[in-house]
Amino acid sequence: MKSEKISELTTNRLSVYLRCLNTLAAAGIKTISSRALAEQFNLNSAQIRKDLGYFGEFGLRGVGYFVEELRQHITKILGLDTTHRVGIIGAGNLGTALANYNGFRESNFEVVALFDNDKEKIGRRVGRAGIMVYDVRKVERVVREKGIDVAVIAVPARAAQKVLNQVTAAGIKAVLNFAPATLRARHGVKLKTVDLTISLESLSYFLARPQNASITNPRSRSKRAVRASRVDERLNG
Amino acid sequence: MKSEKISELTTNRLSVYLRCLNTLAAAGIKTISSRALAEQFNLNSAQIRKDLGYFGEFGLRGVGYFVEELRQHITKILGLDTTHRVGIIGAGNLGTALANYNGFRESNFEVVALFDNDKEKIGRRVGRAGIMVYDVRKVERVVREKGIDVAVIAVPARAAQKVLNQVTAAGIKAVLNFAPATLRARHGVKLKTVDLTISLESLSYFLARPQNASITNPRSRSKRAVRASRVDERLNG
DNA sequence: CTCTGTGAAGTCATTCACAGCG
DNA sequence: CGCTGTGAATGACTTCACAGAG
Repeated sequence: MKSEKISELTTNRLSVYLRCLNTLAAAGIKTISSRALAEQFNLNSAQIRKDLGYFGEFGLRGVGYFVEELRQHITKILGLDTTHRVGIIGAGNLGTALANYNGFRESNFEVVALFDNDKEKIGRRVGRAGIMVYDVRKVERVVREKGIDVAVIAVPARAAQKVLNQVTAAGIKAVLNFAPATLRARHGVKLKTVDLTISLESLSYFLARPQNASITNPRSRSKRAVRASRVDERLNG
Repeated sequence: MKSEKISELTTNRLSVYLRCLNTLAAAGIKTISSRALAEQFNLNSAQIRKDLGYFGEFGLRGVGYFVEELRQHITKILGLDTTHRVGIIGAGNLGTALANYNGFRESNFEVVALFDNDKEKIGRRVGRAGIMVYDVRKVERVVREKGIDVAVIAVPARAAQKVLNQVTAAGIKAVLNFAPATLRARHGVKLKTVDLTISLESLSYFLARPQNASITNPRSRSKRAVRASRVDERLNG
């Protein structure tokens, strides 16, 4: 453990490792080497060892890592041992789809409120879980009352910056934004944007250039066995 | 124009520039300098000049770039001057939310089919646009008949790899995956994964470490005016 | 004088390669 | 032996800094 600054690329990969370890644990596998783990998502084994090395020495030389133990370590590192409470702003298609999304649960996130500015929607309950839709102007109070610590922005781009300001004013420190807009968060607030427009346009770029089979440089296909096209561009999710 | 390999980071930024140029054009602004553009998303102006430099010389020294002209260039570079036809596999919450999503339209993408394996859903029409839900086993035929060139995977993680195999077998070369799974695409197929789990867990990591106000190194806050927390981690969307 | 285009420098990330533990 | 942990080497991306066009 050497208290360096950790890159987000590293934390993203930790998520991936954790997911894999959960599967391995469920399959009853007890230990795994960095090499074997790396092969799961064609990644360099040194990368995995380095990533883990930022947080401690979890492995046993000659053996590898104990699956269950490492699983618990990463869970703790990622702060997934405590539940996070999520408020979704925007009760449109996307907002309600997210409210119904099971993936939240599996990472110990719980959606506890929706917000909207549409009078028709306010006061209703939505989705399987019957999550209440609140007036967006009441964010501050609901955040306090429900202990919300993560906001999800699912409103049109033009409203997104205003919503971000509102939720940060309410004390939220972590925001996942789906609006295709470049937002500015004040210092101390973690903003992650999932921008479908960018993703799509990047696919379009690729389609416009069939010759570039893989965008990244082709010369680096060295002696090593031909990799499947580089897994998920780089886990930027 | 020097036919180098272009990083995906560059193409992602081109999307962002384009979005901004569209706004500027709509506002009747005629020219913009790399500096002014850079300030919109606190980014270094040299970055923008470099990004554009890969594709040609679009600027005029002493002036900057002509908004309308640059807009058209980038549109062309990203292949957004031709319409792409999208098939969404998985007609659940997310799939139908995406089918209703307007953002596709704005980037010249058109959702023309949904696919599912649930007999209840197959044959129905979904959402405002009334998009037909087909049997997923008929992907190959529908792809051909409707000229689909982009697939969106919106199925549970355990089914995702199989679906990816099906759509690539049908000749699709560009896939946007929403399943939280590490997929392997065969060479020549561009796969982009939008992984909510990773995004959420990365927020969780941040929340677990309030001291790390911004994860990335704090020392580099140089003489330059304090930036708002680095815009959107790095446009990985 | 302003602003582009671009080599050169700097910073950050990944991979190599190996000492050394179990 | 095999496999971790980690400096050193490589590679990728960003920023600097400036020559030169307009």
